[in-house]
Amino acid sequence: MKLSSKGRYGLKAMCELAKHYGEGALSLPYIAGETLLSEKYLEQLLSVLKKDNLIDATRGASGGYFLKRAPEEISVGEILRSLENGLEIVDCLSGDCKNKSTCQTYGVWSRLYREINKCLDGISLKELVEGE
Amino acid sequence: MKLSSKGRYGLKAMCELAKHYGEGALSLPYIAGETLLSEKYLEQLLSVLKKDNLIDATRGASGGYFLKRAPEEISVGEILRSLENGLEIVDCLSGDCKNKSTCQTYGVWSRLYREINKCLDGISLKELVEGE
DNA sequence: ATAATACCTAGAAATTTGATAGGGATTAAA
DNA sequence: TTTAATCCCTATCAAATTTCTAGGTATTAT
Repeated sequence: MKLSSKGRYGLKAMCELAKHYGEGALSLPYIAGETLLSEKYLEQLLSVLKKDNLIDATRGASGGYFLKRAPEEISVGEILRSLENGLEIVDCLSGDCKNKSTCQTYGVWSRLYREINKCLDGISLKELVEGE
Repeated sequence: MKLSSKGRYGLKAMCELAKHYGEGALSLPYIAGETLLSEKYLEQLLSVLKKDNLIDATRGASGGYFLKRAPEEISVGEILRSLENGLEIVDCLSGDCKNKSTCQTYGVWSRLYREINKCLDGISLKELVEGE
């Protein structure tokens, strides 16, 4: 049960954006340089974050990406749910499992899912960049 | 961040063993039949669980698998850590990450790791088969 | 003896992940 | 008004991992 690099990389990028919150947009090459990630791969992650309304972008020369809300109002949970396409650790949590009532293990996944989200929703981007 | 089928299947098999705890050994074909899993694949999962001392087996005709401890003394956490080869959601939690001190995201993974384990260690096999 | 079983290892098949590539649209600035 | 820097979009490849299959060996109750 590993987090994919999408989640890890994307969160790093979000930290970078948070660090410069209020200073205008950061370009893709800049973010890639700071985080040491491939531009083209990172671009795809940023497009997901944008689709989910966590960041926004301006196009054209001197354009770039920026947070859509203040760092203290964005949780790590939101970011990871966006990048990982949900944090459901088993499929039956997303689709509605029709064996829910008889399944002996369903309760485990649902409890764990709740705990994971509670934990991650309790951490804001601001905490990360300010070192708690 | 999905649990692999090893975890899901293996936990189901453990439930089956728990349901018949004290009644002697269950054969692989029997367990596979009850859980609707491939015998050969399940066999590999059981061998992992055995290596980690959660179950034991007797060989030869009328042999089979059985829990090494009572269902109330085996936690879901133990089972999943065995099958998933640890529940570290990122690699830097297992190996020692040398950037630990400067990494902005390390704290997130370590908090989440603690929560996941706490949650799963708090659920026993007995709870599962007795429906809480 | 025999048949039912666990044990072991190799590898095929399928899926997912991580990354690359190239071109199009937009826009600030020279 | 041109240019260069940027975001945007989509297709595809390579590598890794996961899931599953196959075939044989060792053991033991009957």
